[in-house]
Amino acid sequence: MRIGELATKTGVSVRALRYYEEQGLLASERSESGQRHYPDNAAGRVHLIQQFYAAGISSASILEMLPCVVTGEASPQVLATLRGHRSSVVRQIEELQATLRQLDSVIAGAVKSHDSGVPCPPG
Amino acid sequence: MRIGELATKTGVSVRALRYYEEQGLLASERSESGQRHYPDNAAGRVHLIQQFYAAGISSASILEMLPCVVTGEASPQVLATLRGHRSSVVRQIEELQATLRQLDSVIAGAVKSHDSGVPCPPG
DNA sequence: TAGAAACCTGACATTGACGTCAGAGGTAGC
DNA sequence: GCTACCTCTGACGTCAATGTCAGGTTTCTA
Repeated sequence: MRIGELATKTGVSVRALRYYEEQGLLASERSESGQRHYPDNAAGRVHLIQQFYAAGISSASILEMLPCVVTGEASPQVLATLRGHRSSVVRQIEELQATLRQLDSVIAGAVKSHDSGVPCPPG
Repeated sequence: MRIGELATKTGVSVRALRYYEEQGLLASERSESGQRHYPDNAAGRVHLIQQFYAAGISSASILEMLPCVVTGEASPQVLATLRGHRSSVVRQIEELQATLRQLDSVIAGAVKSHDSGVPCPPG
Protein backbone atom coordinates (compact mmCIF):
# COMPACT_ATOMS: atom_id res chain seq x y z
CA MET A 1 0.00 0.00 0.00
CA ARG A 2 1.05 3.63 -0.41
CA ILE A 3 1.71 6.09 2.35
CA GLY A 4 -1.72 7.72 2.38
CA GLU A 5 -3.48 4.44 2.90
CA LEU A 6 -1.12 3.46 5.69
CA ALA A 7 -1.75 6.84 7.27
CA THR A 8 -5.53 6.48 7.29
CA LYS A 9 -5.27 2.85 8.36
CA THR A 10 -3.12 3.68 11.38
CA GLY A 11 -4.41 7.14 12.18
CA VAL A 12 -0.88 8.46 11.94
CA SER A 13 -0.11 11.42 9.69
CA VAL A 14 1.80 11.05 6.44
CA ARG A 15 4.40 13.40 7.81
CA ALA A 16 4.89 11.19 10.84
CA LEU A 17 5.34 8.08 8.70
CA ARG A 18 8.03 9.81 6.67
CA TYR A 19 9.65 10.84 9.93
CA TYR A 20 9.65 7.24 11.16
CA GLU A 21 11.45 6.21 8.00
CA GLU A 22 13.92 9.05 8.44
CA GLN A 23 14.64 7.68 11.91
CA GLY A 24 15.15 4.18 10.55
CA LEU A 25 12.08 2.82 12.31
CA LEU A 26 9.93 2.03 9.31
CA ALA A 27 11.25 0.72 6.01
CA SER A 28 9.52 1.04 2.65
CA GLU A 29 10.10 -0.16 -0.85
CA ARG A 30 10.20 2.49 -3.49
CA SER A 31 8.49 2.32 -6.86
CA GLU A 32 10.27 3.32 -10.06
CA SER A 33 9.13 6.89 -9.53
CA GLY A 34 10.20 7.01 -5.91
CA GLN A 35 6.90 6.51 -4.16
CA ARG A 36 6.82 4.51 -0.95
CA HIS A 37 5.11 1.15 -0.80
CA TYR A 38 4.46 -0.74 2.41
CA PRO A 39 3.65 -4.37 3.14
CA ASP A 40 0.51 -5.25 5.10
CA ASN A 41 2.34 -5.76 8.38
CA ALA A 42 3.53 -2.14 8.30
CA ALA A 43 0.44 -1.08 10.24
CA GLY A 44 1.43 -3.34 13.12
CA ARG A 45 4.89 -1.90 13.08
CA VAL A 46 3.49 1.62 13.20
CA HIS A 47 1.32 0.74 16.19
CA LEU A 48 4.33 -0.70 17.94
CA ILE A 49 6.29 2.49 17.33
CA GLN A 50 3.43 4.59 18.65
CA GLN A 51 3.18 2.40 21.72
CA PHE A 52 6.84 2.97 22.50
CA TYR A 53 6.57 6.67 21.88
CA ALA A 54 3.65 6.77 24.30
CA ALA A 55 5.91 5.18 26.89
CA GLY A 56 8.32 8.08 26.51
CA ILE A 57 10.91 6.05 24.64
CA SER A 58 12.99 8.01 22.11
CA SER A 59 13.44 7.20 18.45
CA ALA A 60 17.03 6.16 19.04
CA SER A 61 16.04 3.71 21.75
CA ILE A 62 13.19 2.32 19.70
CA LEU A 63 15.62 1.86 16.84
CA GLU A 64 17.85 -0.13 19.14
CA MET A 65 15.04 -2.33 20.39
CA LEU A 66 12.89 -2.85 17.31
CA PRO A 67 14.81 -5.63 15.58
CA CYS A 68 14.85 -7.54 18.84
CA VAL A 69 11.14 -7.04 19.37
CA VAL A 70 10.63 -8.50 15.92
CA THR A 71 13.05 -11.40 16.22
CA GLY A 72 12.55 -11.97 19.93
CA GLU A 73 16.26 -11.95 20.59
CA ALA A 74 18.59 -9.38 22.14
CA SER A 75 22.23 -8.80 22.93
CA PRO A 76 23.18 -8.19 26.57
CA GLN A 77 23.42 -4.43 26.00
CA VAL A 78 20.01 -4.26 24.38
CA LEU A 79 18.65 -6.47 27.12
CA ALA A 80 19.84 -3.91 29.64
CA THR A 81 18.12 -1.17 27.65
CA LEU A 82 14.93 -3.21 27.58
CA ARG A 83 15.02 -3.74 31.32
CA GLY A 84 15.67 -0.07 31.88
CA HIS A 85 12.62 0.85 29.85
CA ARG A 86 10.63 -1.85 31.58
CA SER A 87 11.22 -0.36 34.99
CA SER A 88 10.53 3.11 33.64
CA VAL A 89 7.19 1.87 32.33
CA VAL A 90 6.40 0.28 35.67
CA ARG A 91 7.15 3.56 37.42
CA GLN A 92 4.97 5.46 35.00
CA ILE A 93 2.09 3.07 35.59
CA GLU A 94 2.40 3.50 39.34
CA GLU A 95 2.47 7.26 39.03
CA LEU A 96 -0.55 7.26 36.77
CA GLN A 97 -2.42 5.03 39.19
CA ALA A 98 -1.67 7.52 41.95
CA THR A 99 -2.90 10.31 39.71
CA LEU A 100 -6.02 8.30 38.99
CA ARG A 101 -6.75 7.89 42.69
CA GLN A 102 -6.22 11.61 43.14
CA LEU A 103 -8.60 12.46 40.34
CA ASP A 104 -11.16 9.96 41.60
CA SER A 105 -11.16 11.43 45.06
CA VAL A 106 -11.56 14.94 43.69
CA ILE A 107 -14.35 13.82 41.40
CA ALA A 108 -16.11 11.97 44.20
CA GLY A 109 -15.85 14.97 46.50
CA ALA A 110 -16.94 17.34 43.77
CA VAL A 111 -20.00 15.30 42.93
CA LYS A 112 -20.97 15.21 46.58
CA SER A 113 -20.48 18.94 47.12
CA HIS A 114 -22.38 19.62 43.92
CA ASP A 115 -25.26 17.57 45.29
CA SER A 116 -25.16 19.74 48.38
CA GLY A 117 -25.02 22.88 46.28
CA VAL A 118 -21.45 24.02 46.94
CA PRO A 119 -19.65 24.27 43.60
CA CYS A 120 -16.03 25.32 43.13
CA PRO A 121 -14.84 27.71 41.91
CA PRO A 122 -17.61 29.86 43.35
CA GLY A 123 -19.60 31.77 40.77
CA MET B 1 11.65 28.63 52.79
CA ARG B 2 13.37 30.16 49.79
CA ILE B 3 13.32 28.81 46.27
CA GLY B 4 16.60 26.93 46.44
CA GLU B 5 15.52 24.92 49.45
CA LEU B 6 12.20 24.06 47.86
CA ALA B 7 14.07 22.99 44.75
CA THR B 8 16.36 20.59 46.59
CA LYS B 9 13.51 19.36 48.75
CA THR B 10 11.36 18.48 45.75
CA GLY B 11 14.03 17.58 43.25
CA VAL B 12 12.61 20.16 40.88
CA SER B 13 14.84 22.84 39.39
CA VAL B 14 14.68 26.48 40.46
CA ARG B 15 13.84 27.36 36.88
CA ALA B 16 10.89 24.97 36.91
CA LEU B 17 9.53 26.45 40.14
CA ARG B 18 9.65 29.94 38.66
CA TYR B 19 7.92 28.55 35.61
CA TYR B 20 5.14 27.08 37.75
CA GLU B 21 4.61 30.47 39.32
CA GLU B 22 4.57 32.09 35.90
CA GLN B 23 1.80 29.64 34.94
CA GLY B 24 -0.15 30.49 38.07
CA LEU B 25 0.31 27.02 39.55
CA LEU B 26 2.46 27.89 42.53
CA ALA B 27 2.11 31.04 44.62
CA SER B 28 4.83 32.61 46.74
CA GLU B 29 5.13 35.47 49.14
CA ARG B 30 7.80 38.01 48.34
CA SER B 31 10.23 39.50 50.82
CA GLU B 32 11.01 43.22 50.90
CA SER B 33 13.77 42.65 48.37
CA GLY B 34 11.61 40.57 46.07
CA GLN B 35 12.78 37.09 46.97
CA ARG B 36 10.26 34.26 46.95
CA HIS B 37 9.26 32.58 50.19
CA TYR B 38 7.22 29.40 50.35
CA PRO B 39 5.18 27.75 53.11
CA ASP B 40 5.93 24.17 54.12
CA ASN B 41 3.06 22.68 52.16
CA ALA B 42 4.55 24.04 48.92
CA ALA B 43 6.46 20.80 48.43
CA GLY B 44 3.23 18.84 48.33
CA ARG B 45 1.82 21.23 45.80
CA VAL B 46 4.91 20.83 43.64
CA HIS B 47 4.59 17.05 43.74
CA LEU B 48 0.97 17.33 42.71
CA ILE B 49 1.91 19.52 39.76
CA GLN B 50 4.59 17.07 38.70
CA GLN B 51 2.13 14.22 38.93
CA PHE B 52 -0.28 15.99 36.62
CA TYR B 53 2.46 16.89 34.18
CA ALA B 54 3.49 13.24 34.12
CA ALA B 55 -0.05 12.39 33.11
CA GLY B 56 0.31 14.64 30.09
CA ILE B 57 -1.94 17.35 31.48
CA SER B 58 -1.09 20.89 30.37
CA SER B 59 -0.39 23.86 32.60
CA ALA B 60 -3.68 25.46 31.64
CA SER B 61 -5.66 22.37 32.60
CA ILE B 62 -3.77 21.96 35.84
CA LEU B 63 -4.51 25.58 36.60
CA GLU B 64 -8.17 24.89 36.09
CA MET B 65 -8.19 21.82 38.32
CA LEU B 66 -5.82 22.77 41.11
CA PRO B 67 -8.12 24.84 43.33
CA CYS B 68 -10.67 22.04 43.17
CA VAL B 69 -8.11 19.42 44.04
CA VAL B 70 -7.24 21.52 47.07
CA THR B 71 -10.79 22.31 48.17
CA GLY B 72 -12.34 19.06 46.96
CA GLU B 73 -15.06 20.86 45.11
CA ALA B 74 -15.66 21.53 41.43
CA SER B 75 -18.05 23.29 39.10
CA PRO B 76 -19.79 21.19 36.44
CA GLN B 77 -17.39 22.39 33.74
CA VAL B 78 -14.35 21.54 35.81
CA LEU B 79 -15.93 18.23 36.69
CA ALA B 80 -16.15 17.46 32.98
CA THR B 81 -12.49 18.36 32.57
CA LEU B 82 -11.61 16.11 35.48
CA ARG B 83 -13.53 13.22 33.98
CA GLY B 84 -11.90 13.78 30.63
CA HIS B 85 -8.46 13.60 32.19
CA ARG B 86 -9.52 10.59 34.19
CA SER B 87 -10.37 8.59 31.12
CA SER B 88 -7.21 9.79 29.43
CA VAL B 89 -5.20 8.51 32.39
CA VAL B 90 -7.03 5.19 32.27
CA ARG B 91 -6.19 4.85 28.57
CA GLN B 92 -2.57 5.69 29.22
CA ILE B 93 -2.37 3.04 31.92
CA GLU B 94 -3.84 0.45 29.60
CA GLU B 95 -1.42 1.35 26.84
CA LEU B 96 1.52 1.21 29.20
CA GLN B 97 0.39 -2.17 30.46
CA ALA B 98 0.32 -3.40 26.87
CA THR B 99 3.79 -1.99 26.36
CA LEU B 100 4.91 -3.72 29.53
CA ARG B 101 3.63 -7.08 28.30
CA GLN B 102 5.41 -6.47 25.01
CA LEU B 103 8.68 -5.67 26.74
CA ASP B 104 8.32 -8.63 29.06
CA SER B 105 7.81 -11.04 26.21
CA VAL B 106 10.82 -9.66 24.36
CA ILE B 107 12.92 -9.83 27.51
CA ALA B 108 11.81 -13.37 28.24
CA GLY B 109 12.56 -14.48 24.71
CA ALA B 110 15.87 -12.67 24.70
CA VAL B 111 17.00 -14.26 27.93
CA LYS B 112 16.10 -17.68 26.59
CA SER B 113 17.87 -17.16 23.28
CA HIS B 114 20.86 -15.75 25.11
CA ASP B 115 20.97 -18.92 27.18
CA SER B 116 21.02 -20.89 23.95
CA GLY B 117 23.72 -18.65 22.51
CA VAL B 118 21.75 -16.74 19.87
CA PRO B 119 22.08 -13.03 20.61
CA CYS B 120 20.50 -10.27 18.56
CA PRO B 121 21.67 -8.18 16.87
CA PRO B 122 24.34 -10.59 15.69
CA GLY B 123 27.89 -9.49 16.33
C1' DT C 1 -6.23 13.12 -21.99
C1' DA C 2 -7.37 16.52 -18.77
C1' DG C 3 -7.54 17.54 -14.09
C1' DA C 4 -7.89 16.29 -9.48
C1' DA C 5 -5.73 13.98 -5.88
C1' DA C 6 -1.81 11.83 -3.98
C1' DC C 7 3.06 11.81 -3.61
C1' DC C 8 7.93 13.60 -3.56
C1' DT C 9 11.96 16.44 -1.23
C1' DG C 10 13.49 20.14 1.45
C1' DA C 11 13.12 23.41 4.75
C1' DC C 12 11.32 26.33 8.17
C1' DA C 13 7.61 26.67 12.11
C1' DT C 14 5.48 24.96 16.31
C1' DT C 15 4.73 23.46 21.07
C1' DG C 16 5.74 23.02 26.05
C1' DA C 17 8.53 22.55 29.84
C1' DC C 18 12.13 23.74 30.92
C1' DG C 19 18.02 24.94 30.37
C1' DT C 20 21.20 28.49 30.33
C1' DC C 21 23.35 32.85 30.37
C1' DA C 22 23.97 37.82 31.54
C1' DG C 23 24.03 41.41 34.61
C1' DA C 24 22.55 43.12 38.94
C1' DG C 25 21.17 42.89 43.69
C1' DG C 26 20.41 40.14 48.28
C1' DT C 27 22.07 37.24 52.28
C1' DA C 28 24.85 34.79 55.50
C1' DG C 29 29.21 33.25 57.86
C1' DC C 30 33.54 34.90 59.39
C1' DG D 1 32.86 44.52 55.63
C1' DC D 2 34.54 40.71 52.61
C1' DT D 3 33.50 36.77 50.32
C1' DA D 4 30.83 33.14 48.64
C1' DC D 5 26.61 31.77 47.51
C1' DC D 6 21.70 32.67 46.53
C1' DT D 7 18.21 35.07 44.10
C1' DC D 8 16.17 38.32 40.77
C1' DT D 9 14.38 39.49 35.81
C1' DG D 10 14.60 38.97 31.03
C1' DA D 11 15.56 36.73 27.08
C1' DC D 12 17.18 33.44 23.98
C1' DG D 13 18.26 28.21 23.36
C1' DT D 14 16.82 23.27 23.33
C1' DC D 15 14.66 19.01 22.12
C1' DA D 16 11.64 15.82 19.72
C1' DA D 17 7.79 14.71 17.15
C1' DT D 18 5.34 16.59 14.22
C1' DG D 19 2.75 20.73 11.23
C1' DT D 20 2.98 23.33 7.22
C1' DC D 21 4.28 25.36 3.00
C1' DA D 22 6.53 25.56 -1.62
C1' DG D 23 7.36 23.83 -5.96
C1' DG D 24 7.43 19.93 -8.66
C1' DT D 25 6.19 14.82 -10.25
C1' DT D 26 3.04 10.70 -10.36
C1' DT D 27 -1.17 8.27 -10.27
C1' DC D 28 -6.01 7.69 -10.56
C1' DT D 29 -10.64 8.89 -12.55
C1' DA D 30 -13.96 10.77 -15.56
